[in-house]
Amino acid sequence: MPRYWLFKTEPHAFSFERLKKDGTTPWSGVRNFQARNNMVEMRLGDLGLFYHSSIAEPAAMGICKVVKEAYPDFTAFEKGGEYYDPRSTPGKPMWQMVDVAFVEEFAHPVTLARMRADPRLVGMDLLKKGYRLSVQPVMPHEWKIVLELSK
DNA sequence: GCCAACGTTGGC
DNA sequence: GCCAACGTTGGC
Repeated sequence: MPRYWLFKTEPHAFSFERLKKDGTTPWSGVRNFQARNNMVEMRLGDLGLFYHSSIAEPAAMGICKVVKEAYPDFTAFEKGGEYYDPRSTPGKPMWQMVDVAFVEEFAHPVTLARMRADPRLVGMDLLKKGYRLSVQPVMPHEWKIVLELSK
């Protein structure tokens, strides 16, 4: 049984269209411990909702899957880079990432408003006030409902 | 652009 | 180890 996750991104930084085009990408740049820990828990074949945030209509755009389990986030080693963190070294990496691959684009993106409007999704992390994690777990029943809303 | 919420940092 | 200050996130 795969587990389910949600990957949040600002589309101008990295969009679902880009994943569709590239096929796969390292989910680099996560600098939050809880989000990192979630990635460490991921296993090959786990599935994720790909979510666009910080835009007029935030929405889950489609599905991706984990194709490489957690390994050190090399962007933390890149001096001068946007994601450089001197506390993380190749010998003792602090930050991890997984690789995700494009699986499916939703016929209808499931907007944040649409999810909020569905009473069955009331406990979903994404909808909780102040919950900002960029990598979140998604419960199987929530996954099923979001897919249903995307049809 | 505002601002609530929350994680992180650092002084003590 | 507490907690105030600070920075970031992200919906609106």
